[in-house]
Amino acid sequence: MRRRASRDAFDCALCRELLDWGVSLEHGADFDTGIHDYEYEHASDLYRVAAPVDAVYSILAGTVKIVKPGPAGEQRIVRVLKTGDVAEIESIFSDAFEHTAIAVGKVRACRIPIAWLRKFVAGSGRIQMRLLQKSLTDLREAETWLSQLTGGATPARTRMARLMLRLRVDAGDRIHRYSIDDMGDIMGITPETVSRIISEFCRQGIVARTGSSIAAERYFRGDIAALERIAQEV
Amino acid sequence: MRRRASRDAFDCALCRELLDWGVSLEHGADFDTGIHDYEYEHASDLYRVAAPVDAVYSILAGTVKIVKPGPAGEQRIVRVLKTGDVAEIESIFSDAFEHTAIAVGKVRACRIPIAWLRKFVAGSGRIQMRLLQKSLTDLREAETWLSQLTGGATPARTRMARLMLRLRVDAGDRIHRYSIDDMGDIMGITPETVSRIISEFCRQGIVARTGSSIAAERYFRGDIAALERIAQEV
DNA sequence: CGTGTACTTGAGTGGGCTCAAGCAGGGTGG
DNA sequence: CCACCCTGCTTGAGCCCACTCAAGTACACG
Repeated sequence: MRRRASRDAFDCALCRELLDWGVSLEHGADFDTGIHDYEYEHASDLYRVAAPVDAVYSILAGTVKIVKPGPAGEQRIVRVLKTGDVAEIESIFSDAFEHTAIAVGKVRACRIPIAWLRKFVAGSGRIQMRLLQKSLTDLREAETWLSQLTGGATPARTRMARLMLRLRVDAGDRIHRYSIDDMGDIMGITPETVSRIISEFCRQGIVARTGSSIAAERYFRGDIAALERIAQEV
Repeated sequence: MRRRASRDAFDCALCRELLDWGVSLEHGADFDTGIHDYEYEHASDLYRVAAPVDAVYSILAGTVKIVKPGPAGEQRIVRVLKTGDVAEIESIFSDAFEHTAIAVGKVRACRIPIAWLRKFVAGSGRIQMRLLQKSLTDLREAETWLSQLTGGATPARTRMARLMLRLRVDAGDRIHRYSIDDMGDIMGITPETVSRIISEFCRQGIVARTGSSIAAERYFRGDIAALERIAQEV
Protein backbone atom coordinates (compact mmCIF):
# COMPACT_ATOMS: atom_id res chain seq x y z
CA MET A 1 0.00 0.00 0.00
CA ARG A 2 1.84 3.07 1.26
CA ARG A 3 5.03 3.44 3.23
CA ARG A 4 6.41 6.33 5.24
CA ALA A 5 9.48 7.82 3.54
CA SER A 6 12.33 10.04 4.59
CA ARG A 7 11.41 13.67 4.31
CA ASP A 8 13.01 16.73 2.82
CA ALA A 9 10.75 19.77 2.80
CA PHE A 10 12.50 21.10 -0.28
CA ASP A 11 11.27 18.19 -2.41
CA CYS A 12 7.71 19.38 -2.06
CA ALA A 13 6.58 22.27 -4.24
CA LEU A 14 3.79 23.27 -1.90
CA CYS A 15 6.01 23.09 1.19
CA ARG A 16 8.62 25.22 -0.54
CA GLU A 17 5.99 27.85 -1.19
CA LEU A 18 4.80 27.70 2.39
CA LEU A 19 8.37 28.21 3.54
CA ASP A 20 8.65 31.20 1.24
CA TRP A 21 5.60 32.65 2.93
CA GLY A 22 7.33 32.45 6.25
CA VAL A 23 5.41 29.48 7.56
CA SER A 24 7.57 27.39 9.82
CA LEU A 25 7.48 23.72 8.90
CA GLU A 26 10.64 22.56 10.56
CA HIS A 27 9.81 23.41 14.09
CA GLY A 28 8.11 20.35 15.54
CA ALA A 29 7.23 19.22 12.03
CA ASP A 30 6.03 15.78 12.97
CA PHE A 31 3.92 16.93 15.86
CA ASP A 32 2.22 20.17 14.87
CA THR A 33 1.82 19.86 11.13
CA GLY A 34 1.32 16.15 10.53
CA ILE A 35 3.14 16.65 7.19
CA HIS A 36 4.91 13.49 6.04
CA ASP A 37 6.23 12.00 2.84
CA TYR A 38 4.97 8.62 1.66
CA GLU A 39 5.74 6.14 -1.07
CA TYR A 40 2.85 4.51 -2.87
CA GLU A 41 3.20 1.40 -4.96
CA HIS A 42 1.62 0.97 -8.36
CA ALA A 43 -2.19 0.82 -8.37
CA SER A 44 -2.58 1.81 -4.71
CA ASP A 45 -4.82 4.78 -3.99
CA LEU A 46 -3.92 8.03 -2.26
CA TYR A 47 -7.57 8.66 -1.45
CA ARG A 48 -10.98 7.51 -2.63
CA VAL A 49 -14.02 9.37 -3.89
CA ALA A 50 -16.64 10.32 -1.27
CA ALA A 51 -14.20 9.76 1.61
CA PRO A 52 -13.89 12.69 4.01
CA VAL A 53 -11.29 15.22 2.93
CA ASP A 54 -8.49 14.89 5.46
CA ALA A 55 -5.44 15.97 3.48
CA VAL A 56 -4.03 17.27 0.21
CA TYR A 57 -1.13 15.61 -1.59
CA SER A 58 1.80 17.19 -3.35
CA ILE A 59 3.39 14.84 -5.89
CA LEU A 60 7.16 14.49 -5.50
CA ALA A 61 7.83 11.75 -8.05
CA GLY A 62 5.84 9.58 -10.45
CA THR A 63 2.33 10.19 -11.75
CA VAL A 64 -1.17 9.81 -10.35
CA LYS A 65 -4.40 9.30 -12.27
CA ILE A 66 -7.47 11.20 -11.10
CA VAL A 67 -10.62 9.18 -11.64
CA LYS A 68 -14.19 10.46 -11.57
CA PRO A 69 -17.15 8.09 -11.52
CA GLY A 70 -19.74 8.73 -14.25
CA PRO A 71 -23.54 8.70 -13.81
CA ALA A 72 -23.75 5.13 -15.08
CA GLY A 73 -20.99 3.93 -12.76
CA GLU A 74 -18.24 3.88 -15.40
CA GLN A 75 -14.86 5.29 -14.42
CA ARG A 76 -13.31 8.09 -16.39
CA ILE A 77 -9.81 9.50 -15.93
CA VAL A 78 -10.32 13.25 -15.87
CA ARG A 79 -6.78 14.39 -15.22
CA VAL A 80 -3.25 13.20 -14.57
CA LEU A 81 -0.89 14.65 -11.99
CA LYS A 82 2.86 14.76 -12.46
CA THR A 83 5.75 15.87 -10.27
CA GLY A 84 5.01 19.24 -8.69
CA ASP A 85 1.23 19.03 -9.03
CA VAL A 86 -0.97 19.18 -5.97
CA ALA A 87 -3.96 16.86 -5.65
CA GLU A 88 -7.29 18.03 -4.35
CA ILE A 89 -6.57 21.60 -3.27
CA GLU A 90 -9.96 22.14 -4.86
CA SER A 91 -11.46 20.27 -1.92
CA ILE A 92 -10.35 22.88 0.54
CA PHE A 93 -13.98 23.89 1.06
CA SER A 94 -15.50 20.43 0.61
CA ASP A 95 -16.25 17.67 3.04
CA ALA A 96 -15.77 14.72 0.69
CA PHE A 97 -13.31 13.94 -2.10
CA GLU A 98 -14.59 14.48 -5.62
CA HIS A 99 -12.25 11.90 -7.12
CA THR A 100 -10.25 8.80 -6.50
CA ALA A 101 -6.47 9.17 -6.95
CA ILE A 102 -4.48 6.12 -7.97
CA ALA A 103 -0.70 5.80 -8.24
CA VAL A 104 0.70 4.85 -11.65
CA GLY A 105 4.07 3.25 -11.12
CA LYS A 106 5.96 4.11 -7.96
CA VAL A 107 4.87 7.43 -6.48
CA ARG A 108 6.29 9.65 -3.79
CA ALA A 109 3.94 12.22 -2.32
CA CYS A 110 3.88 14.72 0.50
CA ARG A 111 0.70 14.51 2.55
CA ILE A 112 -0.49 17.74 4.14
CA PRO A 113 -3.42 17.53 6.56
CA ILE A 114 -6.27 19.74 5.43
CA ALA A 115 -7.04 21.17 8.88
CA TRP A 116 -3.53 22.47 9.13
CA LEU A 117 -3.68 23.97 5.64
CA ARG A 118 -7.06 25.57 6.22
CA LYS A 119 -5.68 27.39 9.24
CA PHE A 120 -3.12 29.14 7.08
CA VAL A 121 -5.45 29.82 4.22
CA ALA A 122 -7.93 31.53 6.49
CA GLY A 123 -5.20 33.70 7.95
CA SER A 124 -3.30 34.83 4.88
CA GLY A 125 -4.49 36.78 1.87
CA ARG A 126 -1.33 35.90 0.01
CA ILE A 127 -1.90 32.19 0.37
CA GLN A 128 -5.49 32.63 -0.76
CA MET A 129 -4.35 34.43 -3.87
CA ARG A 130 -1.87 31.67 -4.58
CA LEU A 131 -4.47 28.94 -4.13
CA LEU A 132 -6.86 30.85 -6.33
CA GLN A 133 -4.26 30.95 -9.08
CA LYS A 134 -3.51 27.27 -8.66
CA SER A 135 -7.12 26.23 -8.92
CA LEU A 136 -7.49 28.38 -12.03
CA THR A 137 -4.53 26.60 -13.59
CA ASP A 138 -6.21 23.28 -12.84
CA LEU A 139 -9.42 24.53 -14.38
CA ARG A 140 -7.62 25.30 -17.61
CA GLU A 141 -5.86 21.97 -17.51
CA ALA A 142 -9.20 20.19 -17.25
CA GLU A 143 -10.60 22.10 -20.21
CA THR A 144 -7.56 21.47 -22.33
CA TRP A 145 -7.80 17.79 -21.53
CA LEU A 146 -11.43 17.91 -22.57
CA SER A 147 -11.03 19.69 -25.83
CA GLN A 148 -7.89 17.91 -26.99
CA LEU A 149 -8.22 14.30 -25.93
CA THR A 150 -11.89 13.42 -26.11
CA GLY A 151 -13.97 12.11 -28.95
CA GLY A 152 -15.30 14.44 -31.54
CA ALA A 153 -14.36 14.11 -35.16
CA THR A 154 -10.68 13.81 -34.19
CA PRO A 155 -9.32 10.33 -34.99
CA ALA A 156 -7.95 8.24 -32.14
CA ARG A 157 -4.47 8.25 -33.66
CA THR A 158 -4.24 12.04 -33.40
CA ARG A 159 -5.52 12.05 -29.85
CA MET A 160 -3.03 9.36 -28.89
CA ALA A 161 -0.19 11.60 -30.04
CA ARG A 162 -1.65 14.46 -28.00
CA LEU A 163 -1.90 12.26 -24.94
CA MET A 164 1.71 11.12 -25.23
CA LEU A 165 2.88 14.72 -25.47
CA ARG A 166 1.00 15.50 -22.26
CA LEU A 167 2.57 12.52 -20.49
CA ARG A 168 6.05 13.68 -21.34
CA VAL A 169 8.58 13.69 -18.49
CA ASP A 170 9.80 17.29 -18.33
CA ALA A 171 11.31 18.34 -21.65
CA GLY A 172 13.11 15.18 -22.80
CA ASP A 173 11.94 12.38 -25.06
CA ARG A 174 10.76 10.15 -22.20
CA ILE A 175 7.01 9.61 -21.88
CA HIS A 176 5.21 8.13 -18.90
CA ARG A 177 3.95 4.74 -20.01
CA TYR A 178 0.45 4.20 -18.73
CA SER A 179 -1.23 0.83 -19.12
CA ILE A 180 -3.19 0.17 -22.26
CA ASP A 181 -6.42 0.22 -20.22
CA ASP A 182 -5.63 3.53 -18.54
CA MET A 183 -5.01 5.18 -21.88
CA GLY A 184 -8.35 3.86 -23.03
CA ASP A 185 -10.06 5.30 -19.97
CA ILE A 186 -8.45 8.66 -20.65
CA MET A 187 -9.46 8.96 -24.28
CA GLY A 188 -12.70 7.03 -24.04
CA ILE A 189 -11.66 4.25 -26.42
CA THR A 190 -11.18 0.51 -25.96
CA PRO A 191 -7.85 -1.07 -24.95
CA GLU A 192 -7.75 -2.97 -28.25
CA THR A 193 -7.78 0.27 -30.20
CA VAL A 194 -5.06 1.72 -27.96
CA SER A 195 -2.91 -1.35 -28.53
CA ARG A 196 -3.34 -1.17 -32.30
CA ILE A 197 -2.34 2.49 -32.43
CA ILE A 198 0.72 2.01 -30.23
CA SER A 199 1.80 -1.00 -32.27
CA GLU A 200 1.55 1.16 -35.37
CA PHE A 201 3.62 3.96 -33.75
CA CYS A 202 6.26 1.37 -32.79
CA ARG A 203 6.36 -0.10 -36.28
CA GLN A 204 6.83 3.40 -37.70
CA GLY A 205 9.60 4.12 -35.19
CA ILE A 206 7.74 7.05 -33.67
CA VAL A 207 7.90 5.57 -30.18
CA ALA A 208 9.77 2.72 -28.51
CA ARG A 209 9.00 0.86 -25.30
CA THR A 210 11.69 1.15 -22.63
CA GLY A 211 12.08 0.11 -18.98
CA SER A 212 10.86 -3.06 -17.39
CA SER A 213 7.76 -4.69 -18.70
CA ILE A 214 6.27 -4.63 -15.23
CA ALA A 215 4.12 -1.69 -14.27
CA ALA A 216 6.49 0.45 -12.20
CA GLU A 217 9.16 2.52 -13.91
CA ARG A 218 8.05 2.10 -17.48
CA TYR A 219 8.43 4.67 -20.17
CA PHE A 220 8.17 5.26 -23.87
CA ARG A 221 10.91 6.99 -25.72
CA GLY A 222 9.28 9.10 -28.39
CA ASP A 223 10.09 11.15 -31.46
CA ILE A 224 8.61 14.38 -30.13
CA ALA A 225 8.66 16.21 -33.44
CA ALA A 226 6.81 13.37 -35.16
CA LEU A 227 4.24 13.22 -32.37
CA GLU A 228 3.66 16.95 -32.59
CA ARG A 229 3.05 16.60 -36.31
CA ILE A 230 0.50 13.82 -35.80
CA ALA A 231 -1.14 15.76 -32.94
CA GLN A 232 -2.19 18.45 -35.39
CA GLU A 233 -3.70 16.24 -38.05
CA VAL A 234 -7.33 16.75 -39.13
CA MET B 1 -24.43 43.44 -31.70
CA ARG B 2 -24.91 44.66 -28.14
CA ARG B 3 -27.13 47.35 -26.72
CA ARG B 4 -27.00 49.20 -23.41
CA ALA B 5 -29.91 48.19 -21.17
CA SER B 6 -31.57 49.65 -18.12
CA ARG B 7 -29.85 48.57 -14.97
CA ASP B 8 -30.93 47.09 -11.69
CA ALA B 9 -28.04 46.00 -9.49
CA PHE B 10 -30.23 43.33 -7.91
CA ASP B 11 -30.53 41.44 -11.18
CA CYS B 12 -26.85 40.64 -11.11
CA ALA B 13 -25.70 37.82 -8.86
CA LEU B 14 -22.16 39.13 -8.59
CA CYS B 15 -23.30 42.70 -7.89
CA ARG B 16 -25.64 41.42 -5.19
CA GLU B 17 -22.74 39.69 -3.53
CA LEU B 18 -20.59 42.77 -3.79
CA LEU B 19 -23.35 44.79 -2.14
CA ASP B 20 -23.50 42.22 0.64
CA TRP B 21 -19.82 42.77 1.18
CA GLY B 22 -20.44 46.44 1.74
CA VAL B 23 -19.09 47.61 -1.60
CA SER B 24 -20.94 50.67 -2.77
CA LEU B 25 -22.14 50.34 -6.34
CA GLU B 26 -24.87 52.95 -6.40
CA HIS B 27 -22.81 55.96 -5.63
CA GLY B 28 -21.65 57.36 -8.95
CA ALA B 29 -22.19 53.96 -10.51
CA ASP B 30 -21.73 55.02 -14.10
CA PHE B 31 -18.60 56.99 -13.46
CA ASP B 32 -16.51 55.12 -10.91
CA THR B 33 -17.35 51.50 -11.57
CA GLY B 34 -18.08 51.34 -15.28
CA ILE B 35 -20.62 48.62 -14.49
CA HIS B 36 -23.44 48.46 -17.01
CA ASP B 37 -26.03 46.02 -18.25
CA TYR B 38 -26.16 45.09 -21.91
CA GLU B 39 -28.36 43.08 -24.21
CA TYR B 40 -26.71 40.83 -26.76
CA GLU B 41 -28.51 39.43 -29.73
CA HIS B 42 -28.24 35.82 -30.86
CA ALA B 43 -24.79 34.81 -32.15
CA SER B 44 -23.05 38.01 -31.09
CA ASP B 45 -19.99 37.65 -28.92
CA LEU B 46 -19.40 39.05 -25.44
CA TYR B 47 -15.67 38.70 -25.91
CA ARG B 48 -13.20 36.84 -28.11
CA VAL B 49 -10.32 34.52 -27.35
CA ALA B 50 -6.87 36.17 -27.07
CA ALA B 51 -8.36 39.64 -26.68
CA PRO B 52 -7.11 41.57 -23.64
CA VAL B 53 -9.14 40.85 -20.52
CA ASP B 54 -11.02 44.06 -19.81
CA ALA B 55 -14.11 42.84 -17.98
CA VAL B 56 -16.04 39.91 -16.55
CA TYR B 57 -19.68 39.25 -17.35
CA SER B 58 -22.46 38.14 -15.07
CA ILE B 59 -25.33 36.51 -16.98
CA LEU B 60 -28.75 37.98 -16.14
CA ALA B 61 -30.88 36.15 -18.71
CA GLY B 62 -30.37 33.66 -21.52
CA THR B 63 -27.41 31.37 -22.12
CA VAL B 64 -23.90 31.82 -23.45
CA LYS B 65 -21.67 29.20 -25.04
CA ILE B 66 -18.01 29.19 -24.09
CA VAL B 67 -15.84 28.15 -27.02
CA LYS B 68 -12.22 27.05 -26.87
CA PRO B 69 -10.13 26.66 -30.02
CA GLY B 70 -8.42 23.27 -30.40
CA PRO B 71 -4.85 22.68 -31.53
CA ALA B 72 -5.98 21.96 -35.08
CA GLY B 73 -8.13 25.10 -35.22
CA GLU B 74 -11.45 23.35 -34.63
CA GLN B 75 -13.87 24.97 -32.19
CA ARG B 76 -15.13 23.07 -29.20
CA ILE B 77 -17.81 24.24 -26.76
CA VAL B 78 -16.30 23.56 -23.35
CA ARG B 79 -19.04 24.96 -21.15
CA VAL B 80 -22.37 26.71 -21.16
CA LEU B 81 -23.34 29.58 -18.88
CA LYS B 82 -26.87 30.14 -17.67
CA THR B 83 -28.55 32.84 -15.58
CA GLY B 84 -26.48 33.61 -12.49
CA ASP B 85 -23.19 32.30 -13.87
CA VAL B 86 -20.20 34.59 -14.21
CA ALA B 87 -18.01 34.44 -17.30
CA GLU B 88 -14.26 34.59 -17.12
CA ILE B 89 -13.61 35.26 -13.43
CA GLU B 90 -10.85 32.73 -14.07
CA SER B 91 -9.11 35.42 -16.10
CA ILE B 92 -8.66 37.66 -13.11
CA PHE B 93 -4.91 37.02 -13.22
CA SER B 94 -4.58 36.70 -17.00
CA ASP B 95 -3.93 39.24 -19.69
CA ALA B 96 -5.86 37.58 -22.50
CA PHE B 97 -9.18 35.73 -22.67
CA GLU B 98 -8.93 31.95 -22.78
CA HIS B 99 -12.23 31.57 -24.62
CA THR B 100 -14.71 33.16 -26.92
CA ALA B 101 -18.18 33.71 -25.44
CA ILE B 102 -21.15 33.76 -27.81
CA ALA B 103 -24.77 34.56 -26.97
CA VAL B 104 -27.34 31.86 -27.68
CA GLY B 105 -30.69 33.51 -28.14
CA LYS B 106 -31.24 36.90 -26.54
CA VAL B 107 -28.88 37.49 -23.62
CA ARG B 108 -28.73 40.11 -20.88
CA ALA B 109 -25.45 40.46 -19.07
CA CYS B 110 -23.86 42.75 -16.53
CA ARG B 111 -20.40 43.86 -17.56
CA ILE B 112 -17.95 44.56 -14.75
CA PRO B 113 -14.58 46.10 -15.68
CA ILE B 114 -11.74 43.89 -14.53
CA ALA B 115 -9.59 46.74 -13.19
CA TRP B 116 -12.36 47.72 -10.85
CA LEU B 117 -12.90 44.15 -9.71
CA ARG B 118 -9.20 43.52 -9.18
CA LYS B 119 -9.04 46.49 -6.84
CA PHE B 120 -11.57 44.88 -4.53
CA VAL B 121 -10.13 41.42 -4.79
CA ALA B 122 -6.71 42.63 -3.77
CA GLY B 123 -8.17 44.42 -0.78
CA SER B 124 -10.54 41.85 0.66
CA GLY B 125 -9.84 38.36 1.93
CA ARG B 126 -13.55 37.59 1.95
CA ILE B 127 -13.91 38.36 -1.73
CA GLN B 128 -10.86 36.24 -2.49
CA MET B 129 -12.37 33.32 -0.63
CA ARG B 130 -15.60 33.75 -2.54
CA LEU B 131 -13.84 33.88 -5.90
CA LEU B 132 -11.81 30.84 -4.96
CA GLN B 133 -15.00 28.92 -4.25
CA LYS B 134 -16.56 30.10 -7.49
CA SER B 135 -13.61 29.02 -9.59
CA LEU B 136 -13.65 25.64 -7.88
CA THR B 137 -17.30 25.23 -8.78
CA ASP B 138 -16.43 26.01 -12.39
CA LEU B 139 -13.63 23.46 -12.28
CA ARG B 140 -16.05 20.76 -11.22
CA GLU B 141 -18.52 21.86 -13.86
CA ALA B 142 -15.87 21.48 -16.53
CA GLU B 143 -14.98 18.00 -15.34
CA THR B 144 -18.57 16.90 -15.16
CA TRP B 145 -19.11 18.17 -18.67
CA LEU B 146 -16.07 16.18 -19.73
CA SER B 147 -16.97 12.91 -18.13
CA GLN B 148 -20.66 12.92 -18.96
CA LEU B 149 -21.02 14.41 -22.42
CA THR B 150 -17.97 13.37 -24.38
CA GLY B 151 -17.27 10.33 -26.46
CA GLY B 152 -16.26 7.13 -24.87
CA ALA B 153 -18.32 3.99 -25.12
CA THR B 154 -21.44 5.98 -24.24
CA PRO B 155 -23.87 6.14 -27.19
CA ALA B 156 -24.82 9.56 -28.54
CA ARG B 157 -28.46 9.05 -27.57
CA THR B 158 -27.55 8.76 -23.88
CA ARG B 159 -25.29 11.79 -24.02
CA MET B 160 -28.00 13.80 -25.73
CA ALA B 161 -30.34 13.11 -22.82
CA ARG B 162 -27.60 14.21 -20.41
CA LEU B 163 -27.03 17.39 -22.36
CA MET B 164 -30.71 18.27 -22.36
CA LEU B 165 -30.89 17.80 -18.61
CA ARG B 166 -27.98 20.21 -18.20
CA LEU B 167 -29.67 22.77 -20.43
CA ARG B 168 -32.81 22.72 -18.32
CA VAL B 169 -34.24 26.12 -17.34
CA ASP B 170 -34.35 26.05 -13.53
CA ALA B 171 -36.44 23.13 -12.30
CA GLY B 172 -39.29 23.02 -14.84
CA ASP B 173 -39.67 20.99 -18.01
CA ARG B 174 -38.32 23.74 -20.28
CA ILE B 175 -34.96 23.12 -21.93
CA HIS B 176 -32.80 25.70 -23.68
CA ARG B 177 -32.92 24.84 -27.36
CA TYR B 178 -29.48 25.20 -28.85
CA SER B 179 -28.97 24.92 -32.58
CA ILE B 180 -28.32 21.51 -34.03
CA ASP B 181 -24.75 22.56 -34.82
CA ASP B 182 -24.05 23.84 -31.32
CA MET B 183 -25.19 20.58 -29.81
CA GLY B 184 -22.86 18.78 -32.17
CA ASP B 185 -19.96 21.00 -31.11
CA ILE B 186 -20.73 20.27 -27.47
CA MET B 187 -20.85 16.50 -27.77
CA GLY B 188 -18.35 16.16 -30.55
CA ILE B 189 -20.77 14.62 -33.06
CA THR B 190 -22.10 15.76 -36.43
CA PRO B 191 -25.25 17.87 -36.85
CA GLU B 192 -26.86 15.07 -38.83
CA THR B 193 -26.56 12.70 -35.92
CA VAL B 194 -27.94 15.34 -33.55
CA SER B 195 -30.91 15.88 -35.85
CA ARG B 196 -31.65 12.16 -36.06
CA ILE B 197 -31.60 11.71 -32.29
CA ILE B 198 -33.84 14.72 -31.65
CA SER B 199 -36.27 13.54 -34.32
CA GLU B 200 -36.38 10.20 -32.56
CA PHE B 201 -37.02 11.84 -29.18
CA CYS B 202 -39.84 13.87 -30.73
CA ARG B 203 -41.41 10.82 -32.35
CA GLN B 204 -41.32 9.03 -28.99
CA GLY B 205 -42.90 12.04 -27.28
CA ILE B 206 -39.92 12.52 -24.96
CA VAL B 207 -39.40 16.11 -26.07
CA ALA B 208 -41.38 18.66 -28.08
CA ARG B 209 -40.20 21.78 -29.85
CA THR B 210 -41.76 25.00 -28.57
CA GLY B 211 -41.28 28.72 -29.16
CA SER B 212 -40.55 30.41 -32.44
CA SER B 213 -38.55 28.56 -35.04
CA ILE B 214 -36.10 31.43 -35.20
CA ALA B 215 -33.04 31.30 -32.99
CA ALA B 216 -34.00 33.59 -30.10
CA GLU B 217 -36.41 32.40 -27.42
CA ARG B 218 -36.60 28.76 -28.41
CA TYR B 219 -37.08 25.89 -26.04
CA PHE B 220 -37.81 22.22 -25.85
CA ARG B 221 -40.41 20.94 -23.48
CA GLY B 222 -39.14 17.63 -22.18
CA ASP B 223 -40.27 14.62 -20.20
CA ILE B 224 -37.63 14.98 -17.49
CA ALA B 225 -38.19 11.54 -15.97
CA ALA B 226 -37.80 9.87 -19.35
CA LEU B 227 -34.64 11.84 -20.09
CA GLU B 228 -33.16 10.89 -16.74
CA ARG B 229 -33.84 7.26 -17.53
CA ILE B 230 -32.12 7.48 -20.91
CA ALA B 231 -29.23 9.45 -19.37
CA GLN B 232 -28.29 6.42 -17.31
CA GLU B 233 -28.33 3.83 -20.05
CA VAL B 234 -25.22 1.72 -20.72
C1' DC C 1 -41.14 35.31 -55.12
C1' DG C 2 -36.55 34.10 -54.88
C1' DT C 3 -32.64 33.39 -51.74
C1' DG C 4 -30.47 31.90 -47.70
C1' DT C 5 -30.24 29.54 -43.41
C1' DA C 6 -31.48 25.75 -40.51
C1' DC C 7 -32.87 21.49 -40.37
C1' DT C 8 -34.29 16.70 -42.09
C1' DT C 9 -33.72 12.43 -44.31
C1' DG C 10 -31.55 8.84 -47.11
C1' DA C 11 -27.74 5.73 -48.86
C1' DG C 12 -23.30 4.19 -48.47
C1' DT C 13 -18.75 4.01 -46.00
C1' DG C 14 -15.54 3.39 -42.37
C1' DG C 15 -13.40 3.82 -37.73
C1' DG C 16 -13.67 1.94 -33.66
C1' DC C 17 -16.26 -1.65 -31.00
C1' DT C 18 -17.16 -6.57 -29.79
C1' DC C 19 -15.96 -11.07 -29.39
C1' DA C 20 -12.46 -14.25 -29.33
C1' DA C 21 -8.14 -16.56 -29.75
C1' DG C 22 -3.25 -16.35 -29.06
C1' DC C 23 1.16 -14.87 -26.89
C1' DA C 24 4.76 -13.25 -23.63
C1' DG C 25 6.55 -12.58 -19.06
C1' DG C 26 6.53 -13.06 -14.09
C1' DG C 27 5.21 -15.16 -10.06
C1' DT C 28 3.92 -19.33 -7.53
C1' DG C 29 4.04 -23.97 -6.15
C1' DG C 30 5.52 -28.47 -6.84
C1' DC D 1 14.09 -26.05 -12.45
C1' DC D 2 9.95 -26.59 -14.77
C1' DA D 3 4.77 -26.52 -15.17
C1' DC D 4 1.26 -23.78 -14.38
C1' DC D 5 -1.58 -19.82 -14.20
C1' DC D 6 -2.65 -15.07 -14.33
C1' DT D 7 -2.36 -10.61 -15.93
C1' DG D 8 -1.33 -7.46 -19.65
C1' DC D 9 -0.95 -7.08 -24.23
C1' DT D 10 -1.57 -8.30 -29.26
C1' DT D 11 -3.99 -9.55 -33.34
C1' DG D 12 -7.83 -11.04 -36.25
C1' DA D 13 -12.78 -11.15 -38.10
C1' DG D 14 -17.15 -9.25 -38.29
C1' DC D 15 -20.41 -5.73 -37.04
C1' DC D 16 -22.59 -1.36 -35.96
C1' DC D 17 -22.87 3.39 -34.80
C1' DA D 18 -21.85 7.56 -36.35
C1' DC D 19 -19.66 9.93 -40.35
C1' DT D 20 -19.80 11.59 -45.24
C1' DC D 21 -22.01 13.05 -49.13
C1' DA D 22 -26.02 14.55 -51.08
C1' DA D 23 -30.76 15.75 -51.98
C1' DG D 24 -34.80 17.70 -50.24
C1' DT D 25 -37.99 20.53 -47.07
C1' DA D 26 -39.47 24.42 -44.19
C1' DC D 27 -39.35 28.81 -42.76
C1' DA D 28 -37.76 33.80 -42.43
C1' DC D 29 -36.39 37.66 -44.76
C1' DG D 30 -35.44 40.94 -48.41
